[in-house]
Amino acid sequence: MEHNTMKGLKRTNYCGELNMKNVGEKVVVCGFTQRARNLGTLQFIDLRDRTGILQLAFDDGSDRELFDLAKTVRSEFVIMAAGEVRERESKNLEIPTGEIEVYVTDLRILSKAQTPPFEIVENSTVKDELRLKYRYLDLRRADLQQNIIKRHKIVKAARDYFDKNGFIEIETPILIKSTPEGARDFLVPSRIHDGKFYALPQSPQLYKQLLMVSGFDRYVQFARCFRDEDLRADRQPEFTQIDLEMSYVDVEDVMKIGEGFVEHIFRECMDIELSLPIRRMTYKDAMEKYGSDKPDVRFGYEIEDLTDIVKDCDFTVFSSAAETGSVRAICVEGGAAAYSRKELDKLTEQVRGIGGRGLAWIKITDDGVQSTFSKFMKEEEMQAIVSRMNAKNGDIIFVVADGKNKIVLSVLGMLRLEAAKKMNVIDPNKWCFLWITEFPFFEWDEDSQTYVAMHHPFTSPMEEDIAKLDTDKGSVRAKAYDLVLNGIELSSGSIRITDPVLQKKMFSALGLSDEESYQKFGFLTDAFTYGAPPHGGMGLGLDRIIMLMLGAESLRDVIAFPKVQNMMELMTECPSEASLDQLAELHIAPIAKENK
RNA sequence: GGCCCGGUAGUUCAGUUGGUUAGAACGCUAGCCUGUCACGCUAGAGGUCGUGGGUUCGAGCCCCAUCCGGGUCGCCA
Repeated sequence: MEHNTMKGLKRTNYCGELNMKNVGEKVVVCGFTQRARNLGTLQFIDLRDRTGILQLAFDDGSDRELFDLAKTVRSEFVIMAAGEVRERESKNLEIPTGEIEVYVTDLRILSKAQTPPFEIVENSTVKDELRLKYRYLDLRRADLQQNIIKRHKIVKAARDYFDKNGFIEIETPILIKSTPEGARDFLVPSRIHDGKFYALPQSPQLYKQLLMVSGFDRYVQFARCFRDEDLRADRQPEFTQIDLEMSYVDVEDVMKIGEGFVEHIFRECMDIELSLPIRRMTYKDAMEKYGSDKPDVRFGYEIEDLTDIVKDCDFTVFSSAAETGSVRAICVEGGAAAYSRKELDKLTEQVRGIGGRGLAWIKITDDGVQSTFSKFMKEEEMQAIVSRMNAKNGDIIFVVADGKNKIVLSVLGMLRLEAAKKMNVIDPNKWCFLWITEFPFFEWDEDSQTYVAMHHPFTSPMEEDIAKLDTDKGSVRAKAYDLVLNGIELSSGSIRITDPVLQKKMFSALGLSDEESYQKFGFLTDAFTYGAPPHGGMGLGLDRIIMLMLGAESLRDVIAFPKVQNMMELMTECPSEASLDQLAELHIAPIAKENK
């Protein structure tokens, strides 16, 4: 009998689907060897496929040759076994197939395996570096494999949702024109056109707007997007965005589709009913209460303004900050007054790290009120702060002062998150969705001393603010909305400009000359002169949604072949060098290393 | 580009003020074992302590440089 081919056998069942109902059936199963246990005259092999683990049993009573063959099976060998399902003599109630086993009558070793560099088990503690180098082995682990399978189910549910709501899925090009606004583009050299380049899309933004001009009315795409920027745990240089656009809609309509989408996938894939509508918060409120445009509202510690209390106090750090900026605070409850000097020093260091001058605090303890600045303050001023913050015994109040509001708020936003992590008050089973609305159109840029667009230049301003485009740029709000879940931005969208006159005005407000803007975006503005339905849409970060739904800590856990921090893919060692011939064909001159 | 953390056996880690032959667990190899299921028992193999330089009588440990991985700030319209 041949022992290394599938000849004569065909799989009848996956491992995980067999149970007591199958007892007595002849089956053929296959997969990887999880573990082999040899008890002398009795052997067991745990067989693993994507559905689970199944025990194969052998004894030396009947077939000596088969029994000796089974002895040679090692971890991760690929095997196929035929036999009869029978009830176990001693059951293992820890696993779903633990009541049965397959008593093997035919065993095939389809592929031997060398000892893997790490054990293929759940909850691996192996370093990412090694896991990613042998990603194909890492992906054999049940937990990671389940993540990828659940990802498939979420994508399937998403497609169903958009189909049901009248969206047409359309693919847009991957090789496109570079418009170096925003993130850095990945460039692809052209062979045919000497010195010219394609870019990989950061998003299909312009194409989807053109599809609205073409009359498709509702478009969706599961779009691969590329940004040549540094990585984070929740940022990969290539990622998937559910990109959608709708005609004849305003802000409310797009938000409704977005809400329906998360409701649908949470119901279908998590069995969770979200309560709609999703809470809304203006950008201004988010910044002033939480110090972030993507606040995590699973906990409190909201920011309060103390400027009016301290503006005339003798502590010049506060009084001078109050002149152009503000003095604000958060109150951390639940025994945070016990923070040690060391912990507070570390926080202060973090504050300095993001541009803050320092950190003042007030501890409310059994021994009364202790503070870094009480000697400068009048008793009633301290009392006013404590009562404004609603501070109780055991609480600590963090006070931040700066001549720039932006710094005060971002520092407190950071402290809020750090304190919540430290106090362990974040409930991982809570799903706090939030729409952030009324984003400012422009952001003041300190470096260039100009206003720059906070969104792409096709975002429509709110009608009531259009008049202020020339007079008061800073207060113009955009018809833009972000969807935030537990402090992570899931999606970003807007209603677009379709009026060529207004579009021109926006370009010039951003400092783009007519020639420049026409050269870059003329194909779009031209298109709008042939009849442009009003439209808007959004892009949903698919990888991030899946990461949050699965409780994963990094995008790497929901992407089959992710990249590491320096943008390499460790398994294939990409990027790699190109040959001189390839470079010559692409009109690229090699640069000697010493000239770099 | 900045800051923080890490790199010691195949893997995860320990390693005292710098001091004999660098340890443990798991894995691996071999033998024994009839109901295991993280099987058990016995024995064994396995190390350029990320790399290069320096200090020292002596470096896994101290210093400098560098590489790799993670987190984060900048950046991500």
